[in-house]
Amino acid sequence: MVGEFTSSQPIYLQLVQRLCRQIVRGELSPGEKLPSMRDMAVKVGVNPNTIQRVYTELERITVAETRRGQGTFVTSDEGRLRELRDELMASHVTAFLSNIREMGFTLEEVLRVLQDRQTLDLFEQ
Amino acid sequence: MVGEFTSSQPIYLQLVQRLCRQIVRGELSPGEKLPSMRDMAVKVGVNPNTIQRVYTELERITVAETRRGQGTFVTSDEGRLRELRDELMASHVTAFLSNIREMGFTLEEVLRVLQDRQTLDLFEQ
Amino acid sequence: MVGEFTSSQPIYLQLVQRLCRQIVRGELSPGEKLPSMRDMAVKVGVNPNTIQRVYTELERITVAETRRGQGTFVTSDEGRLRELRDELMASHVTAFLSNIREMGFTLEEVLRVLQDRQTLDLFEQ
Amino acid sequence: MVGEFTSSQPIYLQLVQRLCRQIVRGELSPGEKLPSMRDMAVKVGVNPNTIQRVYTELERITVAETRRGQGTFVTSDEGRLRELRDELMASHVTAFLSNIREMGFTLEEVLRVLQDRQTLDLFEQ
DNA sequence: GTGGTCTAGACCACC
DNA sequence: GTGGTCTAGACCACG
Repeated sequence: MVGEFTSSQPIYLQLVQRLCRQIVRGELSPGEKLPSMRDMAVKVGVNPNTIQRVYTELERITVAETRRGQGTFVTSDEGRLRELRDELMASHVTAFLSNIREMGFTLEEVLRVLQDRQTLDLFEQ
Repeated sequence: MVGEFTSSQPIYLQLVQRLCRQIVRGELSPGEKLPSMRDMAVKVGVNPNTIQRVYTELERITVAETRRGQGTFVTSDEGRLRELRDELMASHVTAFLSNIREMGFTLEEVLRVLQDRQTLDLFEQ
Repeated sequence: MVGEFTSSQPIYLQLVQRLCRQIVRGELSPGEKLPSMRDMAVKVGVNPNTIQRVYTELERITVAETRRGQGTFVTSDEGRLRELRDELMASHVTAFLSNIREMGFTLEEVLRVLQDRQTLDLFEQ
Repeated sequence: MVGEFTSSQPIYLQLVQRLCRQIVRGELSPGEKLPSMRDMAVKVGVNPNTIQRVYTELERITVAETRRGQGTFVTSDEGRLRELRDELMASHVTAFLSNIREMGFTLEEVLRVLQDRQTLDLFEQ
């Protein structure tokens, strides 16, 4: 788990996204305790301060909450988690569509390409 | 045209993308002369150094070429431009699909959302 | 009664203030016995250590006293309680005025706002 | 300007508030450039990282904006600044009233005290 | 020059 | 034990 941060994006944001993904995929349950900042830091091979930033950001977007002296927990508000799932989905779709349209592609073209890929995937699997 | 670069992405990359889009959409024709670095800098309200980077990058990806003393021109190689169009499309689709899958969504779900949006757009227009 | 301590202020101070308020409002009478530390801890859902600090602090400001083997009691010195009431009032007023002035508001402005609120409240009630 | 941070509140928040006050009082004008993080750090005698946090927070509450490579500026949105003024006023008033009421004082009592202080101040000045 | 990120390591208050 | 703050100093991309 060390040295895997290649993208130009800041490590702390990559970690935020990774955790969000894990939550959305259900690998982390509502209310579940995240590792302590020190443990998490060791686990992913970064400085505790960086994890601090990650947890702060998760709190800011109300996806986790920290209880003093106890640790940081995935929010137990399941509605918020469904919301998160929708937000992530929507933001990706919106960004994708806007990119695509700005390049002058029509939605039909794109749907055709996507469906082709789907067919391909069926054979590959 | 000033102060509109808010994203965390470097301004010069935002400009590269914008120019690629304009080329792909046909707003800039093959072989067309781009504004001088100085003019472009004034036009978009950034430092000339930034435009310098933009043109260098466009050259690196063989989408534009600089002729000394004459200026910078969109490549006149139309094959390259078709290629660019396909590359951009493919990279966006690939990135989108990988994002979506990482979050545990299936392609079917996504297609459904995309089709919903399409329907919506018909009403909005 | 769990997880309601969100402010950045220490939980034990929040509890001290809450108890002072209850005393000043007369919800707790002079000489009245407070719940045992253990009971109080269960009641408000915090660690007994935290309640220990709360009672110690109440003792320090001579608002409660602990009798070994008997428990902790609101002071029966009614003069002290009137004093407490005045102290709290004064400290809030002083802090408020100093905040307001630092921001460059005049007392007149503030009084106007306060009186508006009062009028509003009459309608809301 | 060194060693003046006494309160139990974090330095970075004290600085955020100080800057907000200066903006609300008009000591800092809309659009005005703040000192660079390094300069400000020297000026107030703290580490640049601490100032970084201050500026980030000011940006988060849309009271300042940073332009890459240029510096951090008070927002030039004057509407936002009026809003800020009102927000600060309102938050102090609300907190004050809620404190006061929780202790069982009536608004009338408080207004009387405030007006007394005002009269006093007239003599003191 | 500017801000942004990261590390290393310290100290603190709180639970 | 936990998270929160702060320092010192480094490196980077950007304008």
